[in-house]
Amino acid sequence: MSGVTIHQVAAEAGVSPSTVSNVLNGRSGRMLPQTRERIEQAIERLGYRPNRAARQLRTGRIQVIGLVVPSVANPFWGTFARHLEGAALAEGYHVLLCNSERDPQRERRYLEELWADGIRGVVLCSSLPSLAHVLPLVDRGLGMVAFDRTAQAGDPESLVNISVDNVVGAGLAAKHLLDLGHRRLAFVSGSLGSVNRRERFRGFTSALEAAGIDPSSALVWSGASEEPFGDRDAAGLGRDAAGLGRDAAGLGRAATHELLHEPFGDRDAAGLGRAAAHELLREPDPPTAIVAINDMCALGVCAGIRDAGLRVGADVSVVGFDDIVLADLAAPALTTVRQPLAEMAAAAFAHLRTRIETGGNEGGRSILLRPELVIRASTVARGG
Amino acid sequence: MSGVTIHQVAAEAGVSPSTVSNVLNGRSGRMLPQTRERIEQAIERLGYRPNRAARQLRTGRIQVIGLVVPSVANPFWGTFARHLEGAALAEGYHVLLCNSERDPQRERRYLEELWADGIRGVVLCSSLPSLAHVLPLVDRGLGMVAFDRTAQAGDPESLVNISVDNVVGAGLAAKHLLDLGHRRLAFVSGSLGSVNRRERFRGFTSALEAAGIDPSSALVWSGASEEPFGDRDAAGLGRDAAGLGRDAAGLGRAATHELLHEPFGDRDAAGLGRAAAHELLREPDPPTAIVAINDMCALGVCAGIRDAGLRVGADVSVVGFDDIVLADLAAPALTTVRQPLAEMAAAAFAHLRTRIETGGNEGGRSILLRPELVIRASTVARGG
DNA sequence: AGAGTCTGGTGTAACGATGCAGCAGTAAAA
DNA sequence: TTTTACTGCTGCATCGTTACACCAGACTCT
Repeated sequence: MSGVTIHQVAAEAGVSPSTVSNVLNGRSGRMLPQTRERIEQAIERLGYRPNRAARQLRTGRIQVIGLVVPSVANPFWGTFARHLEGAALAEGYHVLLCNSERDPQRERRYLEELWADGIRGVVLCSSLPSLAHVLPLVDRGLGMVAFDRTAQAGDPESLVNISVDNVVGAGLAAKHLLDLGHRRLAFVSGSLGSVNRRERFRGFTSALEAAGIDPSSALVWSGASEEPFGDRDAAGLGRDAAGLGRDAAGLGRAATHELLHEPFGDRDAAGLGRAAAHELLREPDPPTAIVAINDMCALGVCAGIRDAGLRVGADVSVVGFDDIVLADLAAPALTTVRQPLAEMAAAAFAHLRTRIETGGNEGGRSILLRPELVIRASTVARGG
Repeated sequence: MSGVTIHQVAAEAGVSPSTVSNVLNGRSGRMLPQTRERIEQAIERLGYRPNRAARQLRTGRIQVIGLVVPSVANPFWGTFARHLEGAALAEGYHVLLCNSERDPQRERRYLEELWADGIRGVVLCSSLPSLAHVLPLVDRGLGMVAFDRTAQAGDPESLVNISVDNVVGAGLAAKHLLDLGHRRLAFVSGSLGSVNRRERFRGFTSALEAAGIDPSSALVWSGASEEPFGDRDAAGLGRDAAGLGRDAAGLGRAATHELLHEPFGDRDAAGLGRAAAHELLREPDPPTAIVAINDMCALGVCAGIRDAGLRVGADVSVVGFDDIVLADLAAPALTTVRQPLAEMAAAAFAHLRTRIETGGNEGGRSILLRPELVIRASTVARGG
């Protein structure tokens, strides 16, 4: 505790705690300006800060939002988290970070934890097509913004979706390659289980069609022989995570072990990309250009191309998606589709905040931002 | 609120709330096993979860630790955050993430926020040599683990430092290059203002000396014509961040703007590395091998080498530090010094936890872990 | 038998902030 | 003069959990 309470402020200002509370909560129209003045000075003098726990206990509200990302080990999510934090902090909100590894089980557990902690707004980034696992929470009143995902049938009424236009973005990427003269294209992704990935795939195929190429002739590598949305870590967030005390620590510790040795979903993106390149380049008629689902994957693809003794760009062109910092640092620098992360983060927070503060349920929306193609050295004209 | 309270559990089990509380807090030795059993079943049946706000208000304790990193946009910190979260979550703790950009002003503000929120344990990752800006908080009782930093004169008594042995690590890197026949080495860093950087530099020079090379003949690029630890964002974390209500939102919004447009400190690492390479390779007697302060910087150096029309490895060898995921994906794959992040995160959390829970102040310590050289393709024998 | 001790609990007053109901005092309306 | 209305402020119960103080009953010791 910083020690000083609302009572001390009240005493210092010569009013009752209620009046101080009124000032703190913007109800200052009901008092003389000079009273308000006195109170504000007392707050200043004593360095008073309201106790959040007490506030939350009383009101049920809390100035914290949750952020559930696949894994902050992926720089794309790290950067997004950074932006969201900036937006939130400026309004006095904190951000509680959760890594879901795109596992619906884990996701649901996290959200229940957050709900139990009194958190009423969450940015969800897993892009899963079905939000069924999360519906009960939303029904109870959890404010939710889905990031990197567009509206789907069966979505909760109140859901706000914020995403780049993935169809356009992937279309931009594919068209760029076609314009460079490439005709034998490949699309590389992890499992196509998430909405954004499906959309990107659709953008890719549409661009091919528009250019008069049969999309079914394109190479598609979606790697997943194993099911990535399985039931692993069913016991995760072990019992102690419920805050029930130390007795369950044994269980909890087991969960740690699992957690730390998991594949870190999006880390694998790079590994998958690499494996994809290996396989694709062994094809009888290998692709001359590859569209990757995201930059991490693209960097993996680049590594795989080099493993095969070929040159990225000169021999095989590669386009990524996201424009993470490292895209510009890769060799060759990666052509990619940029997402306007800062704007998206600001929009996500703004929506969540009004949702939380008004409590209003003004209905779901989808916000679609324009992606931008950033052309660098990993794409080269066919035969150029 | 999940709705169900300790009173309902008590009623269900036919005991008083006090007894339920005793179970929850591990004081179950004082009751009949069957009583405990009944209570646990009631908890289970009702799906009861203790209300954290109430708990915190009553005890002053809270199951949240703070994590202050330079920027989670840097994958190294993202990965660390991921590991720390895993360790914390398994014991029922949450992690509140803060990006300091290595700015002491901002750091202090964050810590004060966290303190005011009742958080009593923090992992600090800025590696600043002086912790003076943070001392008042530690004196008030904030538990602190400094990550990626070793003990310094003037440190608070209770501080626990957890770090890889930077001297050894950088020595490993330099020795590796010397063993490959390189004699003209360069050391590239941002400002050498942080402890770990100074230590890495010392390891570098020691290795040179050991090989009979005058360290002062080595090229050192520490880039900083401008002072990176300045006073920017002096108004940051604006007044509203204190939770004083909506009235100060104007100020807060101004702060956002600054925040979102800042250089993202460690993102610059790559930019600095690139600039460094440009400059160094224009020297009359350019280096044949470069040790970079970390992997992001090293990747920038690699980009700079290519910009100059040279080949990484064949023409100029590069060693990084950290072993981030992308080190293995770079072209060529980056030789680097690996930090055992998972162990370090686990150790950091374990210390913080005992500190918080025992309240004990068992004196500071430094924990030094062994780094490991990972040899990849970015280092090649001189003239090989 | 009376004092002391142990066992297995319970009662209650906080922790700090909130917000409704209410209350003086004054002013205008009836 | 009473009624009604309004202004500016205060009292108090309350949120859910905790931990100290205490208590009845049974048992032990001298």
